[in-house]
Amino acid sequence: MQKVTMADVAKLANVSKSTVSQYLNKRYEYMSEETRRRIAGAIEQLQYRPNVIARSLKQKSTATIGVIVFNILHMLTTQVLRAIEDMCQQHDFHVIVCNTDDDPEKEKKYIDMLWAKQVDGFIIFPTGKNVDLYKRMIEARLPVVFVDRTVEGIDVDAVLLDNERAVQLGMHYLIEQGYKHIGLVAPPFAPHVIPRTERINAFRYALREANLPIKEEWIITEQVKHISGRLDALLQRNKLPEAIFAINDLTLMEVLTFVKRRQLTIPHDIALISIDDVPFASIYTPSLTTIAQPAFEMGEKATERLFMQMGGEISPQMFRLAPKLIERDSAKKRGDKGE
Amino acid sequence: MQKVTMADVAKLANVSKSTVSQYLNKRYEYMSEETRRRIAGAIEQLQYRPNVIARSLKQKSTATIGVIVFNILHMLTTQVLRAIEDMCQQHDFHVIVCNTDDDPEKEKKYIDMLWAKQVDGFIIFPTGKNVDLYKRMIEARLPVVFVDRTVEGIDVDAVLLDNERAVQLGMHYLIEQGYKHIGLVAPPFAPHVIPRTERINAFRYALREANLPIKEEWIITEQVKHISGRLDALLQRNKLPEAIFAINDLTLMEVLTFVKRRQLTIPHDIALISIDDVPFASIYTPSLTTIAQPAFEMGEKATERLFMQMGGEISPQMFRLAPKLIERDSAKKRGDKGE
DNA sequence: TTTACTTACTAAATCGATTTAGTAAAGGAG
DNA sequence: CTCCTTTACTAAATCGATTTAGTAAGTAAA
Repeated sequence: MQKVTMADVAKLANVSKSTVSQYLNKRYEYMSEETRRRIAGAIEQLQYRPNVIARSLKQKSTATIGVIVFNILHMLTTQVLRAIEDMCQQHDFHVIVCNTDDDPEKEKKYIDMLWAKQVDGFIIFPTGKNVDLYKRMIEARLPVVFVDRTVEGIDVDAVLLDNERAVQLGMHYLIEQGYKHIGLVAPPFAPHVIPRTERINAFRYALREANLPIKEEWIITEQVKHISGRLDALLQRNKLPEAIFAINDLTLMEVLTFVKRRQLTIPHDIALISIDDVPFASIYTPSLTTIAQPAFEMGEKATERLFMQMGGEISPQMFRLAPKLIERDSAKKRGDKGE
Repeated sequence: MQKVTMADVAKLANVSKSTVSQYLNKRYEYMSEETRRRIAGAIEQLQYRPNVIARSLKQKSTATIGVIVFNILHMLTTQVLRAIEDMCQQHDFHVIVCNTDDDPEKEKKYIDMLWAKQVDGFIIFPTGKNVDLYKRMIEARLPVVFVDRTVEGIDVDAVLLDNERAVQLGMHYLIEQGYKHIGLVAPPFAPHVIPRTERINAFRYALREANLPIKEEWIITEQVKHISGRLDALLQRNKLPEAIFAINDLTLMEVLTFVKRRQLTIPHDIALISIDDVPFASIYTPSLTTIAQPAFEMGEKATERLFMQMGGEISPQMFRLAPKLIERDSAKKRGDKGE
């Protein structure tokens, strides 16, 4: 495979390894023009490529960060990842990506492996279940940033959506449009899944605040594959709410599946608003009103914090990034025809 | 940061570093039960984590592969990546992901950096413009697999969609459904972009084969942002084709934008079929008939070949994976109402 | 002429593992 | 009791860089 080492270059250029190393690290200060040229020539001639692993060993830095996500297939994840990669590219850093499928065992294994691999930092969408491990990372002063979720009792940088605000934005809009009977669809409640918990709580709060009824049968927190069935049941009993708030793209898809199967009309039969600005929102009929997560900014913020941590001790902070309501036609006022 | 080394473990366990190393590598053969326990205890007590970088230096393998893609935001890329990551996970390998934005400069930089970083192999969606570099990689016997595109004159493993077959599948279907006036939308023609070229050529071939007219104004190869404008122009002159073949998801989106803006009905006013099974295909109205790329299999095949290369010399091969037509309602026979 | 400083290098230690060659002790055969 | 094996280890070299301490030669000042 690769055989040319610094020693070979040194020999050919008739200098010591040290000098070659100085050259590579651009410490030209006390180096003659002549020597510099000879080394450059030797490198060119031998097609020498420094072995970064060897350097890493000595310098204790790998210019690599580990990013641990649930599932790269989720749009939010992909976008955050893209932002991270862009920023790393500017710093000549590399990104190792790991999928946990929200499985704490896999998460643990990945953290251990990346740690052993001496990555310079971690950006993690945490499962939330490896509390001891997270603590050990912090104690070891590893640079760590959490994204999307935080974990109670872990003092670490975290970049999250302002979920309360997101729900508020959507609910205020729906209420403003005149909807009073509003339901929610979400995956099953799980206390450690922060965004879910916060969104569901904020939903209840918004209804209470507006003095609207909280009907438990309209709060569907169910495995995604069962959601459209639950909606079917409501429809059969003629008990559909006027509007539905879908807390993410997956649940939105289920609602749309239901709507299509039952040949309902949005927003006439049922109005719809959701968190996550799906790529087809504007070409769907009717176009979908959504609450967009600032995915790129989340990635940028997380990376920025990580680099700050790598640059020196800073005290952990939690960042709540602002969602944005994108008004389209799926939740226009009752009686309106839409655009 | 991390300070515990093998020497510390050795000292605490009262054995030599060599013995600790044997233990870590599970070469227990001539090791007493007692020693084993002492080492295990010391490791536990010191919370020792082996430094993989040091091991890599000696063993000349990093258990890491580099994946270089145009843009992780593309669905195909994401899916291929997911498959790669899954397979690597099984082998305890890691994946470094790099975005080139289809820029040869960035590609070159990334390949150089990853090479220096001693990754054990590369999976590349090649820009196609760094021919010399690709050649040097092959000469250096680096394991390399190309995905999505190949490059003329480079003898390397490549995993591609069977583009001819994909177009044929779609075109036969359209023709079977009774469409005779068929147009195509694609990004601008570029000879090194294999899938594009092959699809456009196959489209012309399919028309010729069926004795249908090839009208150049219906073959729209245009920057994505200009596509819907071109369609507008055709509509104004009342010259729209009966059916449109969109060669990928991006162009499909443009057609859908146009259709929505002009309030046309699919498939009545215009039938539609596309390569790439977009996630909203089945919930769109009408549901969209698509030709799905076997993205996961592509990722799996690429990784499989990469591991084969890493296992020993094999001769390069090109793999053409089969697309799959998913019939829905956007291109049902003229006169039919759809489901 | 001596001392001091600058310039242009180099030798050797170091990073933290793996690995090879070797050794000491114990057990068994003759 | 010697010789050979087997067992259970260890010392030292190695991977390919970086880095520190040091040196030799040349120049300048006193």
